[in-house]
Amino acid sequence: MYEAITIKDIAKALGLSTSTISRALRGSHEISQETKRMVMEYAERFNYRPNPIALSLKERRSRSIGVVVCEIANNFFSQAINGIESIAYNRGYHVIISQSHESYDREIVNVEHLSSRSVDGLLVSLSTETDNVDHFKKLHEKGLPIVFFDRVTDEISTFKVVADNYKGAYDAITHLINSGLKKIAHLASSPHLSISKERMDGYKAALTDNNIPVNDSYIKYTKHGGMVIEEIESAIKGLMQMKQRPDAIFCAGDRLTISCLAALKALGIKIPTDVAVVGFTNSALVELIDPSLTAVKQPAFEMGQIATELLIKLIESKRPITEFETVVLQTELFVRNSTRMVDEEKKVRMKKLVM
Amino acid sequence: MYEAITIKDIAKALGLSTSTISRALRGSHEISQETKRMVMEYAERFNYRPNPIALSLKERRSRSIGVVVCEIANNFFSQAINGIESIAYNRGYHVIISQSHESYDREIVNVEHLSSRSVDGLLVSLSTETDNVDHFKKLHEKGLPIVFFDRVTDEISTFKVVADNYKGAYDAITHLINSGLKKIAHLASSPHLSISKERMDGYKAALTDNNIPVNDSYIKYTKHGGMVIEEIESAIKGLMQMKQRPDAIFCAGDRLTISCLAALKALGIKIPTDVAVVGFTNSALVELIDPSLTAVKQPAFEMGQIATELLIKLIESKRPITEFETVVLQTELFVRNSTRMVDEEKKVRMKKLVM
DNA sequence: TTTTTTTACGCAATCGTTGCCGGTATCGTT
DNA sequence: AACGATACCGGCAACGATTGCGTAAAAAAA
Repeated sequence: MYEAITIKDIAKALGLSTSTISRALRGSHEISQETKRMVMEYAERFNYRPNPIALSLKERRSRSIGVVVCEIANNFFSQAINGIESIAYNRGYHVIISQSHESYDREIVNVEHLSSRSVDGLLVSLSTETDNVDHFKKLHEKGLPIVFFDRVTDEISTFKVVADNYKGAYDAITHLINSGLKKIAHLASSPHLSISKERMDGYKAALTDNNIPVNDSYIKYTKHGGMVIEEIESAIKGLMQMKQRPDAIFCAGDRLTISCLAALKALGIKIPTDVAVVGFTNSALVELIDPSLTAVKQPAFEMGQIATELLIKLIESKRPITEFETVVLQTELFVRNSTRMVDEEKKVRMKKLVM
Repeated sequence: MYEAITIKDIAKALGLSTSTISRALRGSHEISQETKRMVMEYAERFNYRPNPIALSLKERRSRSIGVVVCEIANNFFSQAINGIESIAYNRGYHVIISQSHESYDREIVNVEHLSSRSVDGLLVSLSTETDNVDHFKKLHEKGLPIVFFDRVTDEISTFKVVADNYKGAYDAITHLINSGLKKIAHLASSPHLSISKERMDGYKAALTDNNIPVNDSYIKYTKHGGMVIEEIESAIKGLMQMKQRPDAIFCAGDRLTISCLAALKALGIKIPTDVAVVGFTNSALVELIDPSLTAVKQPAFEMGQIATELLIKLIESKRPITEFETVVLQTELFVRNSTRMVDEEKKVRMKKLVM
């Protein structure tokens, strides 16, 4: 099979001891220039690479960090992962990615898996289903460094990196209101998710600040965060069959947004004529959809970078860190056609009727 | 820091030797029922987990496989990775993903990185830039199991899993021709990529079989596979400024397709009125774009699964395998509005002119 | 009772690497 | 000549788990 050259092989070939080789390779001053040269040359020639497994065993660290996200097929997370990698690789860490697919059980299995693989730390964004973080608590109490990003929890005191979900939602809703819309529905993810709460608060605050009463029947929570298309379909159907049918929908997630658009299309509901849509998404494709989608975009790449920097800080810190900060990054609202020119649309329709 | 319980701790606590613990845990018949029970209970109570690093060192295998793809933010690859994971995790393997971002240099670095991390095998889809596979050859000759999928190479004799790119392209072009289109351009990835060749062959064959001469100026190669938007823009601009402007574009890749649509939109070119578009993509979003996109879809998930099964077969095989097969999976053409009703469109336009 | 077999466990080596301790030779100093 | 300092290198143990071999005691067979 695949056999790499070891320090022992070099020692045997050169008639030296393994310790000498080890020290020579690390440039120790205890080894003569001549010997060092010999060893280096030999190592170079036979392409010696220290065995990371042996090193891990010795140093009790694996130089790898585990990432737990719901899905990589989600632009927000794939961008975040790119940010994570950009930092990790520069600092000599490997990244092991695992997907929960929004399932609590799979999240537990993955975390178990990663921690038994002795990762040096964990970068976590909770799954939609997760409303109990005991599996992380246990590891955290044992001393495993963990940094949460995006979907965080109050119950564990550590570094966290999040977007300003409140403001992101507030801005989106304010934009809808300024476009003349008042009956604004909210398609939310599961209620125990941090991002859901924050976006919900932003949604409600924007309405209240504009003297629009919050209508609870306009609020639809989904348990699976858009993974189960039927769930979205029934939510949308429910909204669209109301007597006081909403004139706008605010979708609080990447997959949720896409599923919502698909459901609306399947129902033959026109955007923004029948209903305006604004979503939370990082997909570049939303510019191309029909109509182009107004969306709140999160700084996913930066979020991944910062979270990784904080995690490595935790990992490499000599003394235990007890002061933790939560970094909050700003979102950006991109206004496009799914909410634009609602009035113009109406005017056009009026004209047609008149003609 | 994070300290797990070891076999030695159990031995000390129970007044036994480590060998006895090891054997008891593995249910050896050499250990008395009574002792086994004791050990098992203790291990259970203190949540003992064998240290995978130590096992790796001893067994000279890491139970992890490396994946080298260009990008996870690409539906084809994220789906393939889901397939890879579904098999790997069941068979007790970890998956380490690395992205080349279509860069030859990063591919080399990643492969080096992975192989030094002693992965047991590699699942590879070449980057667009890669026209030299020496880095894989070296590892392959050393005995590292490698399976290629999607973007493969002739130069290394091993298992490969690919889609029937020839037929996928042939079907797509035939569909365009049947829709009354004849001036069909082809936006291809870099020419040394296996998928480019095969799709090109399918494209040409379909034209030839329908007595349409191949027009080389309708063929645009791109070096970066859609990663550099300017490249696509200039290609599209070039095509659209031709005297004999093409009436259809066939895009040979996921990112290529998206970039092409973006470029067309930026140029204000209407689909399918001005030009029809058919792409190779696995994105579910293409149903929602304006207009919905006719696309060739590859069985990405299955491809990942099969490639992983073959790789594990290679890894776990006692004697070296010398007979290699290349598994070819079928693609599927989804006809949507970006190519549909081209004739109807024209009729509608005619009517308008008449009115 | 003696011999053989079986049961049940410990010892030590191994995987690749490094840290600690120790040793030898060579040189300079007094 | 005797001593200390320095340069240079080897041996051993350790990280955690497995395994072949050895062996004591108990059980079975003679």
